[in-house]
Amino acid sequence: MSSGDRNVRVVTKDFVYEQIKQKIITGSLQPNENVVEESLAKELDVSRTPLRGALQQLEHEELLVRKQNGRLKVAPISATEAKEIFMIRSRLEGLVARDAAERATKKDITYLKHITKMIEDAEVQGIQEDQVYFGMKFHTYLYEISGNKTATKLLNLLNDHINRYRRLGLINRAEQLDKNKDDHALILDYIEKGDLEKAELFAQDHVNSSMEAAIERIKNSQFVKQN
Amino acid sequence: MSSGDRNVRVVTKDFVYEQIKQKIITGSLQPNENVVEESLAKELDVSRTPLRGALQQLEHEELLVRKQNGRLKVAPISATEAKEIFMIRSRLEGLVARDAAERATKKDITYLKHITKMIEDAEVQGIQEDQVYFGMKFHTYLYEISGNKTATKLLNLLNDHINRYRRLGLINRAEQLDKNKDDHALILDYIEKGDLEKAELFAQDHVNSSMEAAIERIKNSQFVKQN
DNA sequence: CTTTGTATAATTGTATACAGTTATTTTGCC
DNA sequence: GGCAAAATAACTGTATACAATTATACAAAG
Repeated sequence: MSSGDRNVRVVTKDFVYEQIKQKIITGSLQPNENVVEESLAKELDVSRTPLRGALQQLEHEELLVRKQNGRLKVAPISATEAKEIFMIRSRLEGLVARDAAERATKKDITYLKHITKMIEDAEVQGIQEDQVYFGMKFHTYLYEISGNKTATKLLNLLNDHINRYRRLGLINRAEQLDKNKDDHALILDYIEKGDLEKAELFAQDHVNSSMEAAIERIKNSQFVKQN
Repeated sequence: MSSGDRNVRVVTKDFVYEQIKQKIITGSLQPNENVVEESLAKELDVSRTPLRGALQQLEHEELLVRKQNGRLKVAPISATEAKEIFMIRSRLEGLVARDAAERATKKDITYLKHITKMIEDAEVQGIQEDQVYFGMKFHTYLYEISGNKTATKLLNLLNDHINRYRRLGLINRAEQLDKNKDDHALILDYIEKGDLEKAELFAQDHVNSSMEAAIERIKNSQFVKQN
């Protein structure tokens, strides 16, 4: 593909990277499925060079793993790994909430209250789609006001993995939303008060609460070897 | 370089990756220094292809950063980033200590006690070299018994950055060792008792305690723009 | 002297050919 | 038919040539 095919300056590698990542997250490339450079290159209409760049990056993020023989496959699903990811995510969400509590302006608080209201409205009206959407928005806005770029980057990496589990049907919306009802309001309350410790603690618990049920589901999924 | 130059099966890319990483960490490649593919390729006697693989990986780890014009430079030093890294590391060290507390066997405890003793001995005899060595050993052994591969991987990435700050003289040994005297023994104590919460909490504090002084030093370093 | 445009050089991005390795199939033997 | 060895195919690793982009040097105009 000549790079001139797209008007803005986006290198082919990054373009291809996004496409493959989406394939993995959506399950179009399934866990453990083999990935062959030339086939993928042909499918995406690029040469092997930029493709390999994209694959290396995905390997580094562990959405792809390299086998002993040097060949790539889509990373397997495992309850153990999922739990690790959830636990780490909870700590990072906590840290970001702490930083947010330290830096949030009145405007930020107002906006967060708005989002919280949207979540509650969606809940009352039973529109899960919106509940999930605004729930995510709440978190990503915390990332933003925290100013913590390193944590944000790591969280985005972890969230890619979690989204894969979600898209594969291994994390239920009910599980995700069940206990969360008032969590956002509570976290926001401590952020507004500037109580760093409590903001961190409750943001951490918030993530943890949704975890256990999901882990069980993953253990019993078709993707995990049932001995 | 023909790959046959080394007997075992190690791909050139990984070999080159390690070399460049060390150059960055030791300061042989300084912060903000430009990195040119062809020059480095010639210097390391490889073609651009495996070199680019290594560079991409380092870029992903943010030891290298890409400028607007597509060229690479060694990542700058910043007190803000250093603080982020320390904060995140403290949470992950805490998490790993928690997992370790959950899984440690009697053998593990014995070995950890041995390391703790070594640290104390080195301290009494004033051999800082050994103090640092066994201090690291204590942590990496916790990683091991935690079994938490995801956290371990992230910690290793963070530690590369921290080691760069150290090697550049921006983190002092005194700062590192000052308050730590009894920390290891304390953490170990809670691990032995199987007190997950306290193990996590104190491992977290342990990292935090060494941070503030280092941040100040970095702020005033030659590498950071002094406005 | 500065500025602007143009030619040149330096550098990165991409495609492709070939070498080396691993997997698969075929062949020959018992 | 079953097995081992050899041949073949599939795939990844590396080198290199060329295209596209960006930086630099230089000259002419104001």
